[in-house]
Amino acid sequence: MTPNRPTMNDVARTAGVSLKTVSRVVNGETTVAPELAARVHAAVESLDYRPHLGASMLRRNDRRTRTIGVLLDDVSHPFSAALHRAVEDQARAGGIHVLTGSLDRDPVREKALTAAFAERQTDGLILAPSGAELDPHEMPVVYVDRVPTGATGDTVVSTNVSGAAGAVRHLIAHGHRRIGFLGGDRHLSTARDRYAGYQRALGRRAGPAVHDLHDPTDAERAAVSMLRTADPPTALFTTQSMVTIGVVRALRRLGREHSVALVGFDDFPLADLLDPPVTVVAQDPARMGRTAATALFERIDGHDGPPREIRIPTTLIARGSGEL
Amino acid sequence: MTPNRPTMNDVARTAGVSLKTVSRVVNGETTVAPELAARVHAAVESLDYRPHLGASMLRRNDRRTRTIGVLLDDVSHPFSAALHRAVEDQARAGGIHVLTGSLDRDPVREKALTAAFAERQTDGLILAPSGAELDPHEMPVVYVDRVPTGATGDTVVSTNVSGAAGAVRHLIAHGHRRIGFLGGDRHLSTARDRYAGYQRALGRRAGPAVHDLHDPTDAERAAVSMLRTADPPTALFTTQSMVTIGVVRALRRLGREHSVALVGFDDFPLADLLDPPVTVVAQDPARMGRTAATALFERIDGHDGPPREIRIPTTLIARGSGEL
DNA sequence: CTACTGCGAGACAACGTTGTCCCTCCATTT
DNA sequence: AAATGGAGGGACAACGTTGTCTCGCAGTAG
Repeated sequence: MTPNRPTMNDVARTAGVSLKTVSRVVNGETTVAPELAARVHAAVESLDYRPHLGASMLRRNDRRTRTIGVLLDDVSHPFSAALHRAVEDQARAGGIHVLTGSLDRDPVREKALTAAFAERQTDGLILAPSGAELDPHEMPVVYVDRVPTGATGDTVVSTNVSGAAGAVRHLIAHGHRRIGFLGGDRHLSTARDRYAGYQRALGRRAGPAVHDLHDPTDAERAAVSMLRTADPPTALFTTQSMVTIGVVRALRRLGREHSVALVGFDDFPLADLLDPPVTVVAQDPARMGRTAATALFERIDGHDGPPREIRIPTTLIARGSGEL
Repeated sequence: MTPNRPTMNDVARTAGVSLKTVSRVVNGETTVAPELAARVHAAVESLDYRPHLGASMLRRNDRRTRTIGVLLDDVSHPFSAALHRAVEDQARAGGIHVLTGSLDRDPVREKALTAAFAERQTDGLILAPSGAELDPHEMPVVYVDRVPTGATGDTVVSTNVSGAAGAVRHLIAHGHRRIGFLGGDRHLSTARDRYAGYQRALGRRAGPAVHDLHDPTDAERAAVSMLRTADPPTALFTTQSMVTIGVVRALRRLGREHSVALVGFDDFPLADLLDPPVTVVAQDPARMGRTAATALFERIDGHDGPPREIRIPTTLIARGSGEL
């Protein structure tokens, strides 16, 4: 049996003061005589005492765990990972720590993880909503990337409609008239919004569209069959990086990478090193994460205004694949 | 003022039973009469009661928070992100949740975050050690990616020496005799081990070496100047993906990507789509994460054997850049 | 010299939960 | 009919900490 971790009581005993005095010293109250405080500090050092955050938060008035939850699609996806990192950095500035979870767009997981975080008394939540009904957890929530259905709260999203429309107009400006669309899961507001932008830019001239693509493999297959139709598009617009990468592979496989134009929504690492370099509508996941964290901390600190919907602008980065 | 979250006492009152009976039902004890249990469940539903994990863990005998900490270099780096995700998946199987933090190889951060996690009573820690002295936190720790200095514990690492040696031998087999080395921070065991592998493969014929590179920009600069020396290497070996990417940029900039061979340690997304496709010694971060998590959970469950050093094999993936 | 003030420090309760103990029933046994 | 036993459920303490209250004591004023 290893000895248990020391408690305030142990510190009090070795310092020869009362438990409460230790509490005062540890919490930096100034009403303790310097000599006693020194004895307490010495005891803390010698025992390697660490306060028990769970116990203190049980009794404290503010009830803060100084921990938030971050629930994203997949922490190993570059977009989610960048957003996660930005949230972490923002949190660290305030001494807040982060519980994470990957949802894989699974509403069941979303429910389970929000419940688990609620049991752990996280002070708030940053959530990429999967499109399911959400139960209220009496906890501040900021939604990122997507707009939730049937719930309200601060929301931080990219300018999806205008960003997508801009991408498509860019292709139009380079002479394309028949522009194919390859998009993600229509349960998610991002996919719908980006499709709306595509449609807005093209009006009745909208080209062939494939929806509900997730991974590069699906996307590659879809792109190949789209390009093998009778009247194939001369340009493609993709709504997320995994789809874009699949399409790059498809074009490469067909030897059409220099004859079919491509603009993808969401930037990805090494896009500029491909041949041709891939033109994208870049999102700013770091800024989204910072913004969401800031909004969440305001809510945690009691800010009580109406729900805000914050749009983070996107940037068209012309690298070559969209200028064919 | 929003009403506070309901407690077991509230549930007990609305169900008309004692607090302890609620506790029994919530914890799935079977000694409660079905009729009472049903009343309790109904009350739990109607109040949307959630147990307070902090309070229960304070009193419970096992003292588990069912939360572990994961401290990596940078959760937005592909290697760390993949490892993180694998740990999360393994943890989810056991109903464990994950606190994360990025260390940026900063010993101060490492100390601060391990202390913060200790205060939060995490059941254990998975840590990519930054090379600093570690204080013991009376908590099971599994080290990943690198071997810690001055501490012992289960360690999960890639076969760094043999992997690096294999990469260099691969270049030798393709006729290269003058092979340059571009490596990372020598405070870290990975950089040292990969350099050792490089040296082992080359013996006295070791070529020019640059160390302590971090990001693609530094690496690009270093590669350019190495290739502009009087007797430039005909092949390069890089020890981590950020460096590899920088070197790819350098070769591209010099127009030497088809004349200078390159093998990189650690695979990265889209390496196969570059021109030429990049030959790498692939690590298996997912397996490392799973292995580390499994080892940690064994330790948490009381396994008490001597420290284990688990080596996860690497795989040479020949794609073109190393076969010039 | 007494009464008051204020500050330092301890005693005690409380946070929400679970471990332990004990009491009450009712069914069985003799 | 009385004793026995087991199962269900409640009372109480405890986990490690902080909020509140109170007490003692020194210093000051009257």
